[in-house]
Amino acid sequence: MEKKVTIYTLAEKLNMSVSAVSRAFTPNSKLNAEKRKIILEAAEKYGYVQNKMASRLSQNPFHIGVIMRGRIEAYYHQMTDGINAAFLEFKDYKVSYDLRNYKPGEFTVEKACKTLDEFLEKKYDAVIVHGLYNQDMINKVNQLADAGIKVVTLHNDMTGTKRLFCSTTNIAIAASMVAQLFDILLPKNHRNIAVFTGSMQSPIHQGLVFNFSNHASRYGLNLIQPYDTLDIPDIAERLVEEAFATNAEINGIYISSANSIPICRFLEKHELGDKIAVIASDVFEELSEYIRKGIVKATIFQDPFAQGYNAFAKLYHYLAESEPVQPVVTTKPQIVLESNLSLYE
Amino acid sequence: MEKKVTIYTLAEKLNMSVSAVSRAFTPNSKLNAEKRKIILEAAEKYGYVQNKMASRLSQNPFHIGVIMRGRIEAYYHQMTDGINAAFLEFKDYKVSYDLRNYKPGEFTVEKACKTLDEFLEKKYDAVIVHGLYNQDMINKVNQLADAGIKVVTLHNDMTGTKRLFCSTTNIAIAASMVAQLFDILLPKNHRNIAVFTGSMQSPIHQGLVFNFSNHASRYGLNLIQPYDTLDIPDIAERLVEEAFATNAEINGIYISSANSIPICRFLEKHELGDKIAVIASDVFEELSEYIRKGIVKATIFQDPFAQGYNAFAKLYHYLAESEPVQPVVTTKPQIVLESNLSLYE
DNA sequence: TTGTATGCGTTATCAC
DNA sequence: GTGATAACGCATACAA
Repeated sequence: MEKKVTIYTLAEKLNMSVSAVSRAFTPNSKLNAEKRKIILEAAEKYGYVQNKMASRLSQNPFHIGVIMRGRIEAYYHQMTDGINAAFLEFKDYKVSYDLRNYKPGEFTVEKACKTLDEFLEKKYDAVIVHGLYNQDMINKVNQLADAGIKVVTLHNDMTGTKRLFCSTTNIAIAASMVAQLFDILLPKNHRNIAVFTGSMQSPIHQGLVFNFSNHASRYGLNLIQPYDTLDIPDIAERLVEEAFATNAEINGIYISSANSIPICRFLEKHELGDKIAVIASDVFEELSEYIRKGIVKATIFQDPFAQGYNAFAKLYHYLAESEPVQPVVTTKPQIVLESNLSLYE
Repeated sequence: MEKKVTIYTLAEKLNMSVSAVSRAFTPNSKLNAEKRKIILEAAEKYGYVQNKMASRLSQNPFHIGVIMRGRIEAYYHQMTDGINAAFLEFKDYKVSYDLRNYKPGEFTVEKACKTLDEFLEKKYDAVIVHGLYNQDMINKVNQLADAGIKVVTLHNDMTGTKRLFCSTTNIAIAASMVAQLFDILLPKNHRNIAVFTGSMQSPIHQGLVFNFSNHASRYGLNLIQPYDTLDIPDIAERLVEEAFATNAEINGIYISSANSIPICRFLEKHELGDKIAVIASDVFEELSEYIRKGIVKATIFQDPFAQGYNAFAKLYHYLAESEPVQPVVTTKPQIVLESNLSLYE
């Protein structure tokens, strides 16, 4: 049972003080360069590695602000659950977080700005931002970033901001999976696909639709213009009627957001379940029914829980341990059929 | 910024010693029952929660022994990687582990017994066991369990042992997914499926084959007797030839183990790729080629990395924080097609 | 810049 | 059973 190598061990071996050794591992602390070099070499030699836990214990706490703009309930709740799960895992490590949740309808740009100003004033160390992507918000976010606050974007990235990283899903692969699934599900000569998206304002949906149309040609899928449901159920209901009124033949439907229920309802009502292959997005209670009924053949699970979890967890590790982060952290999109549905509920 | 509630806060409020408060949260420590009750109530009242990090820092270290019997390289390496990843995450928490790896061919029951005896003698706190499932091993494992050593089985459970829990994949769902995939891939009138399994000695493969045949009938799939490759490539090569020599028509092949390469090679050689739908198991380099060539239509990823990770991580939390564990911890089997293959490599 | 002393929140140890 | 005190491994305010 070899004795553990600590800063005391090194200090003794080198005839230096423990604080000198400690400082050697803190990049910005004042320490003679020569001395640091000697310590770092000795650390290598004796196999010393910093104990993150003990380190954290003696450091100052930090605070994370979270601002969420909810659109589809089923989706953003899972993200906040993920954030909370990560928090619970790190709560003993001197982290706290402050969640501000704007439910669908409650949101205004002014309110969001005010909240971010509050985070700024309270000198939070970092902020997680979800569902904001207009220019005013981008400016405000940059203001925080300039003040030294680390910003993480969740689900939708904010292009053009100085955010630290974005926690999202892999939309390129998700779109490619959908295309391949249609290839498997549909016969060669019946491949007209209608696409229903969430809000085309959202980079995620833009990307999903764009990538899907790219892959579609590879499999000989004909795309009907994308219908933008704006993530509002009523609009989806209206659009699906319009789609069937306008198009002579639809063989497949791809719904890139969680706003799929009105569409499923329409198909059930008109008994189109057998004739049309539907591929939806995400997993939630109401959708499960339609998967079990066979109206939805598959859905792409984008793991919103893990997206939330990753945002908080990677951020923590960055703050606490200066661990480098990829600019974009993604979850694996997963294919959910009736057979494996139970694992996702 | 409310001051943090610690054992000192409670001790002060209650006019007791910090030791008393600390002991109140350790079930087996000696403390007046009445006193404990008062402390627990006060903890509730003032919102005190134990700080796991500080707790761990002042506790004694513990040791975990790991014994791995390798069969298919691609598979068990990912499991040991997962174990190691978990270790790296907890290494600062006074855990150490001792890995004994038996490569394919190196393994004997005697050697394994000797290793386990060594673990016993060294009084390790827990042991993770993989790939052992004969009676001698079961007895030995029970011997450790009786000595108070917690045993975790990895991938294959050891039925009839007093193990703490088993970290594995969800074979019932995996089998059901395979059946549904064949349903999607094969026309109604061409559904003869040949099954190639790893070793039927292994509970995993027994379960996979059993569950698959259950679901098969639901989709009108005709099963040809399972071929047991014993996880040996040469045998797989021989059996696939035999299968095609014996059976008039084979439309699909399900390979329940990672021993799939000889079968793919046979199909490629005889240009059967277009005619036969192959569903394989796991993801590894050689298989990827056949997925890209279209010879393998799908593979079921059982996340051996996560299985290893879970074994170590859940065990850690059980040991360090007495966190309860499910008797069987499973990973989600995932469908891998060509379109999402890159995420699994 | 450097070293000393103290704190972080808890448990182990050892007297009582 | 109980309480004081020394760890645990590190960072840092403060003094030098």
